[in-house]
Amino acid sequence: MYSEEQQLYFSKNLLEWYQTHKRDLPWRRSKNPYYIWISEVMLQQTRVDTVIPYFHRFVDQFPTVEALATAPEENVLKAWEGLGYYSRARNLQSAVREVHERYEGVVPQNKADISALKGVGPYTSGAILSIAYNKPEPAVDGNVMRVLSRYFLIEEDIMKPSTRTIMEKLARELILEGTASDFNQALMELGAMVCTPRSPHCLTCPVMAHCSAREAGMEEALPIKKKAKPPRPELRAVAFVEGTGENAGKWLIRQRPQEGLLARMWELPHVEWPSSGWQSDEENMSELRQALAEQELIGIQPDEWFMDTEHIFSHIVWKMKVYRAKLGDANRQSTGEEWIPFHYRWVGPEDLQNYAFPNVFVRIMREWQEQCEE
DNA sequence: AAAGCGGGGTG
DNA sequence: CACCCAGCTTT
Repeated sequence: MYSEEQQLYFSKNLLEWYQTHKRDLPWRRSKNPYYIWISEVMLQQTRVDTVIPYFHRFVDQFPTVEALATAPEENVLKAWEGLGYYSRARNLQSAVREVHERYEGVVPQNKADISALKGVGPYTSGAILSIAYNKPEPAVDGNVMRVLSRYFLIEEDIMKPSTRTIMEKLARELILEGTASDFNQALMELGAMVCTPRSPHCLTCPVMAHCSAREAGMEEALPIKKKAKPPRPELRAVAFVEGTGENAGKWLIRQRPQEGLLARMWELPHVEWPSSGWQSDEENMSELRQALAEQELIGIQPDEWFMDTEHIFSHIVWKMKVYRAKLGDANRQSTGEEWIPFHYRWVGPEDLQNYAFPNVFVRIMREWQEQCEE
């Protein structure tokens, strides 16, 4: 399909370039398959600069397959706090437990076994097999598709699953005997450092001379990519509940459901708001009290607007209003209607290290602490 | 094939 | 502000 000369030039020059230009990244300092695995899962949808501190902390806390396999899940989730896509953490631990129990702690070295592990798809299996074990398997991520689509001028939509299959076949052909580990890393490194999304740095590219997109003046138009749908808006009203009496200085938090969005993470109590929109603060607070009661959180009394904030997921945008609220002894004694379900907890600032929160709630709690210091 | 699933960055 | 980065699982 593509000329053998163009392919061979690409593989040889890319490998040579990588030897002198590769970054010194923490997960490149060993070939420990377990460490490579952790890094690859963290790097899914996440940039290198973000991952580095998480990687250090994670391997420090869970240095071996056994350590991660036997750790409490909440500790793993806490170590993942802020990285996003938390099913990655739960799947990783589940898969590491399987490696611990079924494979005596040795990460499988064949495509079928490693691909059967939770959270290990075509990219991650190829990355581990090639980088850690030097197996000639392709590892096609977004960087690789961008580089290949340009160098070979491939105009298929890279969002289509069928395009990845084409890319994998091509990437497999490009691996020269015995070079899988370095070549796959070189391919991704080129995409990250030179053949970047917006304005590729062609003049420093080691394979510019035979790049088809460059020859055609197409490098900025590739890869072809269908646009994602914009996130749908959701209104959310949050109750920042400050304790009184024996709970003075503490806040009320709760754990999210076992499945779905932000599964098993902790959060401030809140309700989804009708899309018809906000009313006055007075009306909002009254509505919030009733809505929380319908969630069986009875006796909450919002009393003051605190802040507005927004949290953007890939598919939803939460537009949030946060209200201060009380649930105190006075309330309990006068009404006798207070009831807090078991998955709620009173925590102080010193307890936060024991719970994993989505970033949006970390931001709200940090804002509250800053205002307290004033 | 499409949707669900977080959190960042840049111009 | 609009725009960009994106792999695995489930439906």
